[in-house]
Amino acid sequence: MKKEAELFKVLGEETRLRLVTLLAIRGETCVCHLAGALDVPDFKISRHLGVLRSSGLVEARREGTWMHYRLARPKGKLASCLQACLENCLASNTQVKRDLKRLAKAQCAPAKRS
Amino acid sequence: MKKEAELFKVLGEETRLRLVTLLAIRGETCVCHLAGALDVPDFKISRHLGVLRSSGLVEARREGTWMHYRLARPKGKLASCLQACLENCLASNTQVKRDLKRLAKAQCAPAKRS
DNA sequence: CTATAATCTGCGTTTCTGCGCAGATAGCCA
DNA sequence: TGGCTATCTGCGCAGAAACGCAGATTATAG
Repeated sequence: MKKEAELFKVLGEETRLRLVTLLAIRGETCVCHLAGALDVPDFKISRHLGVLRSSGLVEARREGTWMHYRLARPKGKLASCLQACLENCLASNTQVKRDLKRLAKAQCAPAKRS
Repeated sequence: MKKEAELFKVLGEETRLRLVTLLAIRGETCVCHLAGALDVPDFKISRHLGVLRSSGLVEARREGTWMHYRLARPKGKLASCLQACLENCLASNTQVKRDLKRLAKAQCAPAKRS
């Protein structure tokens, strides 16, 4: 049960929830685009992606300097159930729609630490 | 998005996850039976039920000295999706099965503080 | 009113988590 | 090699959350 609770806990943080939702909807995306979309400093995004990654929810692929993150193929019934939840229930969320909009017009090098 | 994350966070604690899962499967149950089923001191159960309650996930009904808790009718798409997840994915969990077994033979006044 | 049972709560303590900053890495190109 | 960009990480701090205990509540029964 510990592992299952861990899954929920990882999703129980707003920034992370926004991240996975975006990845669920838009698919593979690089860190700086995500930082731009969420309007959150890149190091913070990176930390949270690290957490998501070590929970097995997302995977990463390196391409030169860029890191591309995507949802991992769900490991187990609960994980796939939850991924479905994200797509079905959160795609219409106001915040998510805003994030998606920003993501759409994202160029690289946004949201630098001033 | 804050409210949605809050839902996940509330479920992201093992004791609480076990509690809601039990309630999802067995329906309305009183605190002392839950304490017995989980083998966790009653005041701890009570605290977590309080958290679940103020998140809107469970409701309570008083009957004399006893408090009976049950899953609340889900408020919103995400909540009902998550409740479905619990029933579909966690019913077969080892820990949950153990809890159910203990719940089945529960008398009142178990797991007192020594 | 008293005693007892079931449940809840206040409090002090400890543990966990997220944050921001500054610096570290890693890859690319001249 | 040196410089630049994208990303990650170590550290210290501050707030949140869980815990255990003891005592408070609430209700029932005698």
